[in-house]
Amino acid sequence: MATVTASERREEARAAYNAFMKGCPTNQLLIRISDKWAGLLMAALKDGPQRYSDLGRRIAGVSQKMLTQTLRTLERDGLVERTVTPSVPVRVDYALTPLGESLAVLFSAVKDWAEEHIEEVVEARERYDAGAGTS
Amino acid sequence: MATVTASERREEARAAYNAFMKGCPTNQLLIRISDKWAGLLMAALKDGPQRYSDLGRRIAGVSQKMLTQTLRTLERDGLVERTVTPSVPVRVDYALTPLGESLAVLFSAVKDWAEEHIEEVVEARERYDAGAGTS
DNA sequence: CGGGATCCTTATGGATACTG
DNA sequence: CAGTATCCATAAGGATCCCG
Repeated sequence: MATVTASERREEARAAYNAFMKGCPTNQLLIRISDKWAGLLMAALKDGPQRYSDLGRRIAGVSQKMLTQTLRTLERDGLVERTVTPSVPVRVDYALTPLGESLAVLFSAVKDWAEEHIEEVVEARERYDAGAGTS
Repeated sequence: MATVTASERREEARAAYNAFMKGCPTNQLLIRISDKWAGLLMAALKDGPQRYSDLGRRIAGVSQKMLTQTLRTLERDGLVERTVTPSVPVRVDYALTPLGESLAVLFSAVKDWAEEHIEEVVEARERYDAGAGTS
Protein backbone atom coordinates (compact mmCIF):
# COMPACT_ATOMS: atom_id res chain seq x y z
CA MET A 1 0.00 0.00 0.00
CA ALA A 2 1.96 2.98 -1.14
CA THR A 3 -0.17 4.77 -3.68
CA VAL A 4 -2.81 6.02 -1.29
CA THR A 5 -0.66 7.92 1.08
CA ALA A 6 -1.95 11.26 -0.13
CA SER A 7 -5.56 10.97 0.98
CA GLU A 8 -4.58 8.89 3.92
CA ARG A 9 -2.16 11.54 5.00
CA ARG A 10 -4.86 14.15 4.74
CA GLU A 11 -7.19 12.16 6.93
CA GLU A 12 -4.43 11.66 9.39
CA ALA A 13 -3.55 15.32 9.33
CA ARG A 14 -7.10 16.29 9.98
CA ALA A 15 -7.29 13.87 12.87
CA ALA A 16 -4.06 15.26 14.27
CA TYR A 17 -5.32 18.77 13.79
CA ASN A 18 -8.22 17.92 16.00
CA ALA A 19 -5.74 17.04 18.69
CA PHE A 20 -8.15 18.76 20.96
CA MET A 21 -9.98 15.49 21.21
CA LYS A 22 -9.84 11.85 20.25
CA GLY A 23 -6.86 10.54 18.38
CA CYS A 24 -4.65 12.60 20.61
CA PRO A 25 -2.28 10.34 22.56
CA THR A 26 -2.34 12.76 25.43
CA ASN A 27 -6.03 12.36 25.83
CA GLN A 28 -5.68 8.60 25.59
CA LEU A 29 -3.11 8.76 28.31
CA LEU A 30 -5.43 10.89 30.39
CA ILE A 31 -8.14 8.31 30.10
CA ARG A 32 -5.72 5.51 30.86
CA ILE A 33 -4.35 7.00 34.01
CA SER A 34 -7.73 7.94 35.35
CA ASP A 35 -8.77 4.33 35.12
CA LYS A 36 -11.09 3.07 37.81
CA TRP A 37 -8.42 1.07 39.60
CA ALA A 38 -5.23 2.77 38.51
CA GLY A 39 -5.70 5.61 40.95
CA LEU A 40 -6.33 3.37 43.91
CA LEU A 41 -3.46 1.15 42.91
CA MET A 42 -1.00 3.98 42.65
CA ALA A 43 -2.26 5.43 45.89
CA ALA A 44 -1.68 2.08 47.55
CA LEU A 45 1.78 1.81 46.03
CA LYS A 46 2.77 5.17 47.47
CA ASP A 47 3.35 3.29 50.71
CA GLY A 48 6.13 1.37 49.04
CA PRO A 49 6.59 -1.88 47.09
CA GLN A 50 3.95 -4.47 47.65
CA ARG A 51 3.15 -7.97 46.54
CA TYR A 52 0.44 -8.92 44.13
CA SER A 53 -1.72 -10.60 46.73
CA ASP A 54 -1.19 -7.80 49.19
CA LEU A 55 -2.50 -5.33 46.67
CA GLY A 56 -5.45 -7.54 45.94
CA ARG A 57 -6.24 -7.75 49.63
CA ARG A 58 -5.70 -4.09 50.19
CA ILE A 59 -7.92 -2.85 47.41
CA ALA A 60 -10.56 -5.42 48.27
CA GLY A 61 -13.17 -5.33 45.59
CA VAL A 62 -10.92 -5.61 42.60
CA SER A 63 -10.92 -8.86 40.69
CA GLN A 64 -7.62 -10.50 39.94
CA LYS A 65 -8.29 -9.87 36.30
CA MET A 66 -8.55 -6.13 36.75
CA LEU A 67 -5.70 -6.14 39.22
CA THR A 68 -3.41 -7.86 36.75
CA GLN A 69 -4.70 -5.88 33.82
CA THR A 70 -4.27 -2.53 35.52
CA LEU A 71 -0.86 -3.48 36.82
CA ARG A 72 0.19 -4.55 33.35
CA THR A 73 -0.97 -1.32 31.82
CA LEU A 74 0.80 0.74 34.44
CA GLU A 75 3.93 -1.33 33.97
CA ARG A 76 3.77 -0.99 30.22
CA ASP A 77 3.44 2.77 30.59
CA GLY A 78 6.50 2.84 32.79
CA LEU A 79 4.61 3.96 35.86
CA VAL A 80 5.04 0.80 37.85
CA GLU A 81 7.92 -1.65 38.12
CA ARG A 82 7.40 -5.36 38.42
CA THR A 83 9.96 -7.46 40.25
CA VAL A 84 9.84 -11.24 40.20
CA THR A 85 11.59 -13.27 42.83
CA PRO A 86 11.76 -16.89 41.64
CA SER A 87 11.52 -18.49 45.03
CA VAL A 88 9.59 -21.68 45.61
CA PRO A 89 6.24 -19.97 45.84
CA VAL A 90 6.83 -17.25 43.29
CA ARG A 91 6.99 -13.79 44.71
CA VAL A 92 6.18 -10.67 42.71
CA ASP A 93 6.53 -7.14 43.96
CA TYR A 94 5.21 -3.98 42.42
CA ALA A 95 6.54 -0.49 43.00
CA LEU A 96 6.06 2.97 41.61
CA THR A 97 8.75 4.21 39.27
CA PRO A 98 9.92 7.82 39.57
CA LEU A 99 7.61 8.62 36.68
CA GLY A 100 4.79 6.90 38.47
CA GLU A 101 5.49 8.86 41.60
CA SER A 102 5.36 12.13 39.75
CA LEU A 103 1.93 11.18 38.53
CA ALA A 104 0.89 10.00 41.96
CA VAL A 105 1.72 13.47 43.20
CA LEU A 106 -0.74 14.91 40.73
CA PHE A 107 -3.33 12.47 41.90
CA SER A 108 -2.82 13.81 45.36
CA ALA A 109 -3.54 17.29 44.08
CA VAL A 110 -6.79 16.10 42.61
CA LYS A 111 -7.50 14.25 45.81
CA ASP A 112 -6.96 17.45 47.74
CA TRP A 113 -9.32 19.29 45.45
CA ALA A 114 -11.91 16.59 45.90
CA GLU A 115 -11.65 16.65 49.66
CA GLU A 116 -11.79 20.39 49.70
CA HIS A 117 -14.74 20.78 47.37
CA ILE A 118 -16.69 17.59 47.76
CA GLU A 119 -19.11 19.34 50.09
CA GLU A 120 -19.92 21.97 47.52
CA VAL A 121 -20.51 19.26 44.96
CA VAL A 122 -22.80 17.35 47.27
CA GLU A 123 -24.70 20.51 48.11
CA ALA A 124 -25.02 21.34 44.44
CA ARG A 125 -26.44 17.89 43.82
CA GLU A 126 -28.99 18.21 46.57
CA ARG A 127 -29.98 21.60 45.31
CA TYR A 128 -30.29 20.24 41.80
CA ASP A 129 -32.31 17.20 42.84
CA ALA A 130 -34.56 19.30 45.03
CA GLY A 131 -35.32 21.79 42.33
CA ALA A 132 -35.78 19.22 39.64
CA GLY A 133 -39.55 18.96 39.96
CA THR A 134 -40.04 22.50 41.18
CA SER A 135 -41.26 25.23 38.94
CA MET B 1 -33.67 -20.56 46.92
CA ALA B 2 -31.22 -19.96 44.38
CA THR B 3 -32.28 -16.76 42.87
CA VAL B 4 -29.17 -15.16 44.20
CA THR B 5 -25.72 -16.53 44.88
CA ALA B 6 -23.95 -14.68 42.14
CA SER B 7 -25.69 -11.34 42.38
CA GLU B 8 -25.74 -11.45 46.14
CA ARG B 9 -22.07 -12.07 46.34
CA ARG B 10 -21.49 -9.25 43.95
CA GLU B 11 -23.59 -6.97 46.09
CA GLU B 12 -21.66 -8.01 49.11
CA ALA B 13 -18.45 -7.34 47.35
CA ARG B 14 -19.66 -3.97 46.20
CA ALA B 15 -20.69 -3.10 49.72
CA ALA B 16 -17.20 -3.86 50.89
CA TYR B 17 -15.85 -1.85 48.02
CA ASN B 18 -17.99 1.12 48.95
CA ALA B 19 -16.96 0.79 52.54
CA PHE B 20 -13.37 0.91 51.46
CA MET B 21 -14.04 4.08 49.54
CA LYS B 22 -16.31 5.67 52.13
CA GLY B 23 -13.84 8.25 53.26
CA CYS B 24 -12.50 8.60 49.78
CA PRO B 25 -14.65 10.81 47.54
CA THR B 26 -11.52 11.30 45.54
CA ASN B 27 -12.14 8.39 43.32
CA GLN B 28 -15.65 9.49 42.49
CA LEU B 29 -14.29 12.82 41.41
CA LEU B 30 -11.47 11.17 39.55
CA ILE B 31 -13.93 9.08 37.64
CA ARG B 32 -16.07 12.10 37.02
CA ILE B 33 -13.33 14.21 35.52
CA SER B 34 -11.95 11.28 33.60
CA ASP B 35 -15.27 10.95 31.84
CA LYS B 36 -14.80 10.72 28.14
CA TRP B 37 -16.49 14.02 27.34
CA ALA B 38 -16.46 15.95 30.61
CA GLY B 39 -12.86 16.96 30.16
CA LEU B 40 -13.32 18.12 26.60
CA LEU B 41 -16.49 19.93 27.54
CA MET B 42 -14.92 21.80 30.42
CA ALA B 43 -11.90 22.63 28.32
CA ALA B 44 -14.21 24.02 25.67
CA LEU B 45 -16.16 26.00 28.22
CA LYS B 46 -12.97 27.64 29.47
CA ASP B 47 -13.34 29.95 26.48
CA GLY B 48 -16.55 31.29 27.95
CA PRO B 49 -20.27 30.55 27.84
CA GLN B 50 -21.48 28.68 24.83
CA ARG B 51 -24.71 27.41 23.40
CA TYR B 52 -25.73 23.80 23.28
CA SER B 53 -25.45 23.49 19.55
CA ASP B 54 -22.15 25.35 19.54
CA LEU B 55 -20.71 22.86 21.94
CA GLY B 56 -22.03 20.01 19.87
CA ARG B 57 -20.44 21.50 16.78
CA ARG B 58 -17.21 22.29 18.55
CA ILE B 59 -16.69 18.88 20.04
CA ALA B 60 -17.87 17.29 16.84
CA GLY B 61 -18.02 13.60 17.47
CA VAL B 62 -20.17 13.67 20.53
CA SER B 63 -23.76 12.53 20.24
CA GLN B 64 -26.56 14.69 21.62
CA LYS B 65 -27.17 12.01 24.14
CA MET B 66 -23.69 12.18 25.58
CA LEU B 67 -23.56 15.93 25.25
CA THR B 68 -26.77 16.38 27.19
CA GLN B 69 -25.91 13.66 29.66
CA THR B 70 -22.48 15.03 30.42
CA LEU B 71 -23.78 18.57 30.64
CA ARG B 72 -26.49 17.44 33.05
CA THR B 73 -24.02 15.67 35.27
CA LEU B 74 -21.69 18.63 35.35
CA GLU B 75 -24.61 20.92 36.08
CA ARG B 76 -25.82 18.68 38.85
CA ASP B 77 -22.39 18.69 40.42
CA GLY B 78 -22.36 22.46 40.34
CA LEU B 79 -19.51 22.62 37.86
CA VAL B 80 -21.50 24.05 35.00
CA GLU B 81 -24.34 26.55 34.90
CA ARG B 82 -27.23 26.29 32.50
CA THR B 83 -29.04 29.42 31.36
CA VAL B 84 -32.24 29.27 29.38
CA THR B 85 -33.40 32.20 27.34
CA PRO B 86 -37.04 31.63 26.36
CA SER B 87 -36.90 33.37 23.04
CA VAL B 88 -38.76 32.10 20.01
CA PRO B 89 -36.12 29.58 19.09
CA VAL B 90 -35.13 28.57 22.59
CA ARG B 91 -31.62 29.50 23.51
CA VAL B 92 -29.58 27.68 26.14
CA ASP B 93 -26.14 28.71 27.26
CA TYR B 94 -23.68 26.75 29.35
CA ALA B 95 -20.86 28.21 31.38
CA LEU B 96 -18.35 27.03 33.95
CA THR B 97 -19.09 27.96 37.53
CA PRO B 98 -16.22 29.18 39.74
CA LEU B 99 -16.13 25.66 41.14
CA GLY B 100 -15.99 24.25 37.65
CA GLU B 101 -13.16 26.55 36.75
CA SER B 102 -11.13 25.49 39.73
CA LEU B 103 -11.51 21.90 38.61
CA ALA B 104 -10.74 22.77 35.02
CA VAL B 105 -7.46 24.21 36.28
CA LEU B 106 -6.59 20.90 37.89
CA PHE B 107 -7.58 19.09 34.78
CA SER B 108 -5.14 21.25 32.88
CA ALA B 109 -2.42 20.30 35.31
CA VAL B 110 -2.95 16.64 34.61
CA LYS B 111 -3.10 17.41 30.94
CA ASP B 112 0.21 19.23 31.23
CA TRP B 113 1.73 16.22 32.94
CA ALA B 114 0.50 14.03 30.15
CA GLU B 115 1.96 16.29 27.50
CA GLU B 116 5.21 16.58 29.34
CA HIS B 117 5.69 12.89 29.96
CA ILE B 118 3.95 11.34 27.02
CA GLU B 119 7.28 10.63 25.39
CA GLU B 120 8.57 8.70 28.36
CA VAL B 121 5.38 6.71 28.42
CA VAL B 122 5.58 5.94 24.73
CA GLU B 123 9.20 4.89 25.11
CA ALA B 124 8.30 2.70 28.04
CA ARG B 125 5.60 1.07 25.98
CA GLU B 126 7.92 0.36 23.11
CA ARG B 127 10.45 -1.06 25.48
CA TYR B 128 7.78 -3.21 27.07
CA ASP B 129 6.37 -4.41 23.78
CA ALA B 130 9.82 -5.16 22.44
CA GLY B 131 10.77 -7.29 25.38
CA ALA B 132 7.42 -8.98 25.61
CA GLY B 133 8.22 -11.97 23.44
CA THR B 134 11.84 -12.19 24.49
CA SER B 135 12.98 -14.97 26.74
C1' DC C 1 1.48 -17.47 44.77
C1' DG C 2 0.75 -15.14 40.63
C1' DG C 3 -1.64 -14.99 36.59
C1' DG C 4 -3.40 -16.60 31.76
C1' DA C 5 -7.76 -17.94 29.31
C1' DT C 6 -12.51 -18.09 28.94
C1' DC C 7 -17.28 -17.07 29.53
C1' DC C 8 -20.81 -14.05 30.97
C1' DT C 9 -23.09 -9.76 32.87
C1' DT C 10 -23.46 -5.00 32.88
C1' DA C 11 -22.15 -0.30 32.00
C1' DT C 12 -21.21 2.95 28.38
C1' DG C 13 -21.79 5.16 24.22
C1' DG C 14 -23.73 5.98 19.49
C1' DA C 15 -27.56 6.22 15.90
C1' DT C 16 -32.13 7.25 15.10
C1' DA C 17 -36.63 9.11 15.66
C1' DC C 18 -39.75 12.10 17.87
C1' DT C 19 -41.22 16.47 20.67
C1' DG C 20 -41.99 21.31 22.64
C1' DC D 1 -32.99 24.92 18.82
C1' DA D 2 -32.57 21.95 22.45
C1' DG D 3 -33.57 18.39 24.01
C1' DT D 4 -36.02 13.32 25.20
C1' DA D 5 -36.67 8.39 24.44
C1' DT D 6 -35.48 4.05 22.46
C1' DC D 7 -32.83 0.52 20.48
C1' DC D 8 -28.45 -1.48 19.57
C1' DA D 9 -23.22 -2.37 19.46
C1' DT D 10 -19.29 -2.59 22.01
C1' DA D 11 -16.29 -2.27 25.83
C1' DA D 12 -15.43 -2.67 30.71
C1' DG D 13 -15.55 -5.55 34.44
C1' DG D 14 -16.24 -9.89 37.12
C1' DA D 15 -16.53 -15.09 38.10
C1' DT D 16 -14.44 -19.36 37.31
C1' DC D 17 -11.18 -22.77 35.97
C1' DC D 18 -6.61 -23.97 35.27
C1' DC D 19 -1.61 -23.93 34.99
C1' DG D 20 3.56 -23.01 36.13
